[in-house]
Order: sequence, then C-alpha cells, then structure tokens
Amino acid sequence: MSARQGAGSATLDEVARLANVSRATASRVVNGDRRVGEPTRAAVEAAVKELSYTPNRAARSLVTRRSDSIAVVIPEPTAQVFGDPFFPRVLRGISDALAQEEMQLVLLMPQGRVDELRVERYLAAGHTDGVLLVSLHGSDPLPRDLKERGIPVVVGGRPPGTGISYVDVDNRGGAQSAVRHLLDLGRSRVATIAGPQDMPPGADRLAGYHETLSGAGHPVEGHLIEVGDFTLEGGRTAMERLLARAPEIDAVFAASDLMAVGALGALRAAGRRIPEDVAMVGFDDSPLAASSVPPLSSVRQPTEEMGREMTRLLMHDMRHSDVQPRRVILDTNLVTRQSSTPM
Amino acid sequence: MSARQGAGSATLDEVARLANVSRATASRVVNGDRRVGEPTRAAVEAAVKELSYTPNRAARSLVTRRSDSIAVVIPEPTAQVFGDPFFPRVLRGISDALAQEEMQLVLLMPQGRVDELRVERYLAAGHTDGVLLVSLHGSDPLPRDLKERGIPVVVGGRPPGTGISYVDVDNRGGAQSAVRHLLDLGRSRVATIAGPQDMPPGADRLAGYHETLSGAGHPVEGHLIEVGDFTLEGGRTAMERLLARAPEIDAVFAASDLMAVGALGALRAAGRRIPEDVAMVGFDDSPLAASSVPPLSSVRQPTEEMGREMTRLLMHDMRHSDVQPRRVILDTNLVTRQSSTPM
DNA sequence: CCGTTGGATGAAAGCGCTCTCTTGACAAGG
DNA sequence: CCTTGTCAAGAGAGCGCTTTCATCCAACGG
Repeated sequence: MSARQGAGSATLDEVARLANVSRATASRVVNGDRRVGEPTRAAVEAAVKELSYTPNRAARSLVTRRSDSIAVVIPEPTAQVFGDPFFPRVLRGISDALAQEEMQLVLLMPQGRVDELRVERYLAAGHTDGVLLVSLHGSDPLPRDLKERGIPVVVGGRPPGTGISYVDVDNRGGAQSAVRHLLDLGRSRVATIAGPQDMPPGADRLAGYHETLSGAGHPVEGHLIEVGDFTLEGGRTAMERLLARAPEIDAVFAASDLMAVGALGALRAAGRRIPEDVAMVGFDDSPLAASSVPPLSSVRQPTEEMGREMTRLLMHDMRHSDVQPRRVILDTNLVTRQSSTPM
Repeated sequence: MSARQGAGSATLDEVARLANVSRATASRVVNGDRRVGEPTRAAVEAAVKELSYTPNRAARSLVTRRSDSIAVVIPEPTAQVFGDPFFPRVLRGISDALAQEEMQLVLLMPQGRVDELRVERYLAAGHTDGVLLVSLHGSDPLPRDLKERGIPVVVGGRPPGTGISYVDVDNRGGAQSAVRHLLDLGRSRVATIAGPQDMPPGADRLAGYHETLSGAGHPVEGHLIEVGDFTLEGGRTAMERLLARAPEIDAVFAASDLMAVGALGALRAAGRRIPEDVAMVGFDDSPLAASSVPPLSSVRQPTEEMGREMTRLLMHDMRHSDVQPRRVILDTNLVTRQSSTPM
C-alpha cells in the first residue's frame, strides 16, 4: 500500500529516498532530464508510481517562475453577443490545445469596469504565463498594456492597430463568398445588414460586401446598406428600414445569423417569399441557421480551430519572447440552404 | 517612480525594508491580521502602494497549502447538448461569485476518456481547493471519487445517488407548470417529447409531466410519450412517431427548446397549425424560443444563478469540511408565447 | 517599586521544488 | 602513470511567503 491520503501527497524527497537517490536526481527524472543513468531512472520511476507522486505546482512555480497556466479573458460584451455557441467552442479549442502542454486554463470574465481593472491587475502581476483575449469590440486597451509589460498576448478577432499577435476568421472572404453566391443566383439588388462598424467583424464583413459588388461591376449603393447590432431585433428593424427605402431588393447578406433570422421575420411580415422574392445569407452558421424557416444559408467559421490556433501562437510567443507579432487568418466556407436556392 | 518591470514584482521583503518593519509584520498587514499597530500598518500600506506590491501566489500557496483556485469541470457531452448559451451563463455566474472571493477559476473541459483521467488525476492531486462539476449525464463517477479523497465538490444538476452537494433547477416543477398551462388552455391530449432518461433533467421533466396529468385526473398514456435526445433532429423524429401513433394530439410539452423547434417542423410538415391544432411548450427559454416560428412558450431557468449558487455552496463546504451535503433547487418560470396561446 | 500581563513586533524555520556547482568514476590520450 | 574529458549523481542554496515562538515594552495591580 502506498498512496497518501488527502491533499498531502508524497514529496519529491520521499520519492528520492525510496529510490535511493538524491532529490536532485529524482527531480531530473521527473522533468525528463536526459542525463540520468537508465537503472537510476527506472528506480525513480518505480518510486514515483509506488507513491503516486505528483509534483507540487506551487513549489515548482516558486523556483521556475512560471505558473504553467494561461489566462483566457472574455469581456462581458463578447460573451453576450453570440446567441450561438461561439464562445464555448473557442474555449473548447483552447482547452484542447492546452491539454497536450500540461498547462492550465484560468478563465476570467470581467463584468464592468471595476472587474476589468481587477483582471488587469491580476494579469499584470504575472500570475499566468500568457494571456488569450477573446474580444469582439476591438477597442480594448488590455492587449497593448500587457504587451508593454512584456506579457505574451494573443487576441482572438482582429484587434485595432498593430503589434499584437492575433487569430481571426476570414470575415472579408466569407462575406465575399456569400455575396458572390447571391450574384451567381442571378440576383441583382443585393442589400446587406451590416454589423456595428466599430467591431472588426462588422467592418470586415461589410468590406467584403463592398469589394464583391464593385468587383462584379455592380455599383455599391448606400441605400442598400443598413447597420444592425448583431441581435435578432436589430436585424428585424434594419430589414424594415431597407424595405421601406428599397422595395426592389431581391437578396440580403446579413452579417450574422441572428440578424438574418430577424430579417426573415420582417420579410415574411412584408409578404415577401423566401427565397423566391428575396434570398438571404447569414454569417456564423449557428444552430439557428439550420432550424430557421426556411433553413438559412450561412458562412461557417472554424470556431474550435480559432481557439486552438490562438493557443499555438501564444505558446510560441511564450517560448521565443523576441518574436514579431504574427497573425493567422482562418478560412470560412459557405453552407447553402433553402434560403438561397436557385429559383 | 516605483513600479518594477516585467514579472519580477516587488517582494514582501522589499516592502518590509521600505516600511522599516520585519517581513512578518508586513505579511500581517497584507493579510489583514488585526494585531498590528495603526502607524505600522499605515507605513506598510504605503510601502505596498509605493512598490505596487502583489503577493507571489506560488510562494503563498506553498506555505498555506491552499491554491486559492477552484476547478470547473465541464465534460464533453455537457458542452455539446445545449444549443443555447447555458454553459457560458453558468460560467458567468461562477466567475461572478468567485471574483468577490479573490479566487481563480480553472476551467477543465475533458474530451474523451483519456482526458477525463488526466483531469481526475489533476483534481485528485489537490491542485485546486474545490471542484465544481457541471454535468448533465448523471452517471459520472468523478464527484464520488473526489468526495472520498476529501476534496470539496458541488455538482450542477442532480447527480445520481446521494452524499454530494448539488444545485439544480426545478425541472420537475417547471415541467409541471408547462403541462398545467397546456391543460388550462383546454387541451386534453397532451403528449410529451422527453429527454434521455439516463439524464436527470430528462427523467425529472418527464416525472413532472406524469404528476401533473395524473394529478389533474388525466390518465397517463404510454403512447403519448416519446423520448428524444435533446437535439433538433431528435425532436423532429420523435414528433413524427407521436403523430403516427396518436394523431389526435392537441398539445406537446417538449423537454428542450431544441426538440420543440424540431417538433414544430414535423407538425408543420404534417399540416398541423400551431397553436390552433397543436399547442407547444419547450424548456430552457433559449434565444431559439423567441425566434422560432411561431415564437415558442418555454420554461425559463435561472442559469447564472445556478453558477452563483454552486460557488456559494462550494465555498461553504471548503471552509467547514465537516458539513453535510446540501442541495439547492432553483425555481423556474414559464414564459408564454404564441405557440401556446388560448384559441 | 516590582512582578505580571498582554499586545506589538521580530527572528527564524521551513513549505517542496529546481538548478548551479562539485564531486566521483571511468575511459581515452599523452 | 598522470592528465584530461565526459557523464552521472549529490550537496546545498535559495524561490517568497506564512507562522510559530520568543522578545520587548508599556501599563497596571499589589
């Protein structure tokens, strides 16, 4: 029998004694140092197993000055916006990538200004080895502050300005493929319900809309553009405004599924058939898209992959602190459903 | 000027020196020990501010044998099931309650058996002071194992067996209010699409259905009950089976919004009008409910509050390790929408 | 005036671990 | 036979903090 009860697990000292080696050697074995003789290594490993030894992280951190953990910061607004499981899935991706590194994930969800300051203090104190920030409203000063303090940061979503490593989905390209798809369907009056222009995804998706239209020789008309707030209700009212101003619309690209679904409601209320009269494409490919009436075509983004890639970038930055900021743009792909079938 | 750069923040020793006291006294001030003279306390506090001192958590943990962090475990299946932001909201509640205690949240999302073992090892090693488990499929052995090792655990959702503290929403009561509402509408052939019966929410919601029907003097008929898997598709097929078997159905209580929306699709395909021919009530009050066609009546659960309450319970258990397991059941309330309006 | 009490402070012992420095042993080279 | 190089292993010094335990001093009662 062996295992110690309670939190008081065996110490390295006990392992060393059982294996008849010094604490230093036991430490080397535990940490995979290669300059240890084979029989010695085996003895230590046996002792580790026998005592079911687990290193004390606090003690280790104290001397290595690493915490073997990273922080994931999700500010309130970000957690709010998505009605789809965007944010659990990013976490999942992060958790996944981290598991292989034996690193822990410390989750911080500041709510309100006071909390944000608390979080900033915590991070600035260097209690974690790196920081992942999942942000949608881009104006957060946090990444810069941390960067200046020498703490590795990677942002999910395009941050404003430069100098910060980030991972983003190809919002622009996704929007382009959506609009191109609508044009390919033979639609000629393609409107858009854009997202808030102070959020990078909002701005980038609108840019993609612009580029595709003008690239195809269509004029970009201001009255075919309305801005929503990424909510269902916002989508509905934006659509109403569009219909009032430009009743000839025959297709809409909405910058989020939630807005698209809201817009569908407004169209239905106005007696328009979908897709016969008006075709619709959303963005996110949330569960909502598949279950709306009619099912909604949408641009899918690799959410888990985003989390994974953010983690990879961060780990890299942590190991080579000299590196230049890097950026990774992940591909999107269009999922077509009934809301945009050829007539 | 003062602040140290990088992770190398000031040490307690430096604070003590600056304040002309011993390290012991400085420590007392930092930790709020009351037996320190007023002038001394002021001097130390000034020094702390001057050096912007932050205690080194590793060093502190090493001696106190606490980590000042708790783990939140969300196993894969749990993260999957909900198409609504259940899980971010529980996290939010937890994060919220934890913030006030200066405790950190370590998030663990095991995926697959291997990962689960890794997580169990981690937790068993006592790297966190307590564990919160958000679980839906109840058969997880984790809480018992941890309990036996003397590690405080609180489960979100009713765990199987007893002896574990937990917080749950009143699934049974919620289902009862939904079914009662349908009966009050004058419906007499009330079917249900239940959830998996090995999941407590599935079983409890079905139990509520049973109780209300028999309490109202209605016979509970087996062929009015179908089991789904909490998914959209599962809801659709369950509804199809119900219609085939009992075409006289005039109301349905679905154990989740996702299944309810799926069922709506099947009903529409069968030419039934909602709510005229068949009334529908779901469970969760997810964003889906408000945006479905027609908008779906649903039982709302206090998700954030669940996280908050779990945390409170855990903190309590951590401080008084002698305590009996406790349980907290949170109220639900029915939100009525168009899918169940009186005709 | 002296012993006593009690509150404020300091000295110092670790908590469990990593890592530098040394030592020891052995093989190869001069 | 001695030097040198190489590799395995141990000794020991902390990492920054909390926490006894001992000390000091002022106030107080007899």
